[in-house]
This record gives sequence, structure tokens and C-alpha cells, in this order.
Amino acid sequence: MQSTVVQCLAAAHTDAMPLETSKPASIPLHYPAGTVLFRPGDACAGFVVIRSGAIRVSLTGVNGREITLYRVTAGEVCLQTFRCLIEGRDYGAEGIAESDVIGEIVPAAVFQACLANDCAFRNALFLAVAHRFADFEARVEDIALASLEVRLARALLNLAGPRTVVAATHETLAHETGSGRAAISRQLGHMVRMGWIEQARGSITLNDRAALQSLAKGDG
Amino acid sequence: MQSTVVQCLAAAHTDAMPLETSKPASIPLHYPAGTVLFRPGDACAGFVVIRSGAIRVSLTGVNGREITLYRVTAGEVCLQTFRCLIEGRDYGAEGIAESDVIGEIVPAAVFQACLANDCAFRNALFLAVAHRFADFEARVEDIALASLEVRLARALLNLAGPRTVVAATHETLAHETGSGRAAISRQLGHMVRMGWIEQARGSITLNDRAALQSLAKGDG
DNA sequence: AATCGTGTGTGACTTTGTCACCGACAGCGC
DNA sequence: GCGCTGTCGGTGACAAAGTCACACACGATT
Repeated sequence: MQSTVVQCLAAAHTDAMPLETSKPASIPLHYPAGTVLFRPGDACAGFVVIRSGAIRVSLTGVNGREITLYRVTAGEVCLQTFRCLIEGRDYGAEGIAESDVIGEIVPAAVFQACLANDCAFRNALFLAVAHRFADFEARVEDIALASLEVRLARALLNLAGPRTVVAATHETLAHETGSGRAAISRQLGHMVRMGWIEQARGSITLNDRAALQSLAKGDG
Repeated sequence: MQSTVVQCLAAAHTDAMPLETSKPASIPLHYPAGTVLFRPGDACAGFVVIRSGAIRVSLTGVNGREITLYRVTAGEVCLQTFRCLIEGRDYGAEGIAESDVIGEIVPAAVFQACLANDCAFRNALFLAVAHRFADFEARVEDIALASLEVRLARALLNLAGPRTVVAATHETLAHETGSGRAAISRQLGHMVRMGWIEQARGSITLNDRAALQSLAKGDG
């Protein structure tokens, strides 16, 4: 017996395909953008399967500084949630719905049962976890070793995706790069002077994608 | 049929118990301290089970700056290796034997077979991975959000363990904290002036453990 | 003793995080 | 239109920390 949750996870490797799950005990989930799904110290309600939308998982230090660890979108596994369920411990980071999130939540008990009995489920989960971990590690390399200029270029390209205009405030970019708003402001100013980007209130236009990409590649 | 590898992994949760494995196809492994076990770009030979010793896994940026991601000791899983085997990709970090490492290596094919057929093995691996990931996440929080003073205090306490004297050069501590040697030198100088530690060539004596611990706890 | 490699201290400079403040802009009610 | 308010962005000033360069101390070797 293979649950459809497995198919959802399997989809994570092929690509971002909308998820399907009809696990009998799963609870529908629908949060509007901006909802805080979990905070450090919260107990984990269950395994979250996202059908659409994105969750931003971030850490906040005592000084109020915040950094985005990763995003979870359709077909992906939240490492935080995974860890909590496996270890039976509370969340250690914060999760916020970045856009409207629709999906299902598989209660912890059901998740544990799947884990214990359903080898296909475990297999799929392994792959998903490995993938997410790989991303996460790249993120760490970024944070620990790259200069602000490089991190910012990467964040811009990342947030832009195929589009040319990024809807992001300096504050957003500061969180994205684990930096401060003022530093971002200056760095963006430099990029504008170089002719790489244009700024408007709440959005940034990428004029010279190639320049940004060469920055992003070159590490630093 | 439950392989003894499972027992090894299971031991990881109880605590650091020397590993045992007699998987027929596993290859004995013995590297002296200082050996580079893998570098970024290397293909993954197989799943490493450590019986004694420690492996330090680190990242190096283009500028030569290096940072320790984590250590793998008896009973623990190397997340790098795990990821490589599951995803079938090359290593993304460097692994160096910090002390003499004795253990076995389970060839990739055998590992895959275990993964496919042995549910108990998978279960144990899940737990081990979750634990390692939790540690790793704490490390990220450290790197991204803590001040140098705090990171250094933590590194000292961490390397000291129960002992009072830490055998580490400033260079070592710089890698440990993802910082530079000069910064460490100054910071240690400050700690000496505060009477918290004493320095000698290649070693540091902790005189006021409580002060360091309060620093380490207070985040920053 | 001379030499070399490694470990450590320090000054100078740059980058970046932090704080504070101000001006610009948009939305809103009046 | 007018002022109020909240968010956004620019900038100066300062502090923390990374970077570079150089000097010296110590130990081992020749």
C-alpha cells in the first residue's frame, strides 16, 4: 500500500509539481500570506505537505537580526519539520507563509506510522531530505564565505527567477543576505552607479543580468 | 535480516559508543591524523562508519578562508556522505581526519541495497540524520548570528570538553569560528586581560570557565 | 650560531554591521 | 487640497571584525 504522500515527495525530484495527497487522516491547510506557521519553541503539529505557495524559514538572533535559512515550496520538505518529527523536539526556527499556502498537514502520529510501516514513503522522504540539505549547505557556504556584494547579487537573481523586476524592499534583501538594511542600501547604490540595476520603491529592475551572474558565480 | 550497521547507527542516539559492523562487503578503513578523506568534487566511495577518531568537515572559499562545518565521530553520520550517496553527486566539502580514524567503508552499491531493502537500516539512518542536522543548524545559527566573542567562547569550551587546557593554535580557532587569525589573536588578548584564559604557544588554559560559559549562553 | 618554519602580536586599512536621523512617498481621513 | 501616519530609502557616524603586512619569539634542524 503506497500512500499518495509518497507521490508528492517523489515529485520533488522531478520538479515542482503541485502536490496531491489524500491520506485519510490528513487535515487541509490554508494560510494567507504573512501567517506565522511556527516559531522557535513551538511543538510540531505534523508533517506539512504544500500544494501551492511558499514558506520562508528564518532564524532571529537576540539582537533582532534575522536571516532566511531556506524556502519550502510545492514538493519540498521542510527540514525543520522533518527534524522535529523525527527527534520529537520543538521547532528551532520561524516559518512564515510568504505567499498564500495551501496544502495538507499529516498529523505527527500518522507521519510516525508511515515512517514505521511504509518503506516507499521513507525512500521518498530520504531523497527529499537529501535535496533540501544540499540546498541548505550551499546556503551556509554563502553566508559564511561570500562577500555582501556576492550574496546580494545571488539574492537578487534568486528572487527574480526568470523575471526582470524583483519585488523586494531593502529590508527583505537584508534578511535574505543576513545583513543589515543600511548595508544593502549602500551596496544597491553601488550597483545602480555601475548601471547593473535600477531602483524604485519596493522593487528593483535588473538591467545587466550578466554582470550580476558573473558576480554571483565568482564566489568572493 | 538486520545488518549490524543498523546497530551502529542506533548507537548514535544513545551515545558515542564505538561502532561495530561486519557487513560482509564492507572494507576496513584506517587513516592517520591529517589525511584528507575527501575534497569538493570527489566522488563518494561509500558510506563511512567510524569506530574511533574524528573527521572534521570544512568549507574553503576562493579567498582561502576556511570554516569548520561539523565533526563526525563514532556513531555519527557524515551528512556530506549521506547526501552524496542519496543524490549520487560529488562531495561539496572537505573532510580531514583530525585524529587517527578507524572504521569501515560500506561501498555505495551495498549502501544502496541496504537502503532499498532494509527498513530497519533506513529507520536508524533517519534518526542519525535528524540528529546531525539539528547540530548543523545550531552551527549555522552560530555562524550567522553570533558575535566573534561568543563564537570564540563556544569554540574554546567545545574544544576543551572536560579538560582545562585546549590544544589549539590561533589558526585552528580561526577556522573553528569562521574568522581570521588576526581577529582571534586580538580577541584572545582581550580574554587574557579579563583573566578568563592564559595563553601559551599552541595551547590555551581556561581559568574562568564560568565567564566563558555565560558568554557562550548569552548568544549575541 | 645560522637558518627555517611555525605561532603570535600589532598597526593600518577596508568591509560591513549598527544606530540614528531625515527626507520621500503612498494611503488615508478630513 | 491638507495634514497625518507608516513604510521605504539614503546617509553620516561609529563600532566590530575581516584583511594585509610586517616583526618578533620560539623550537627544531643543520
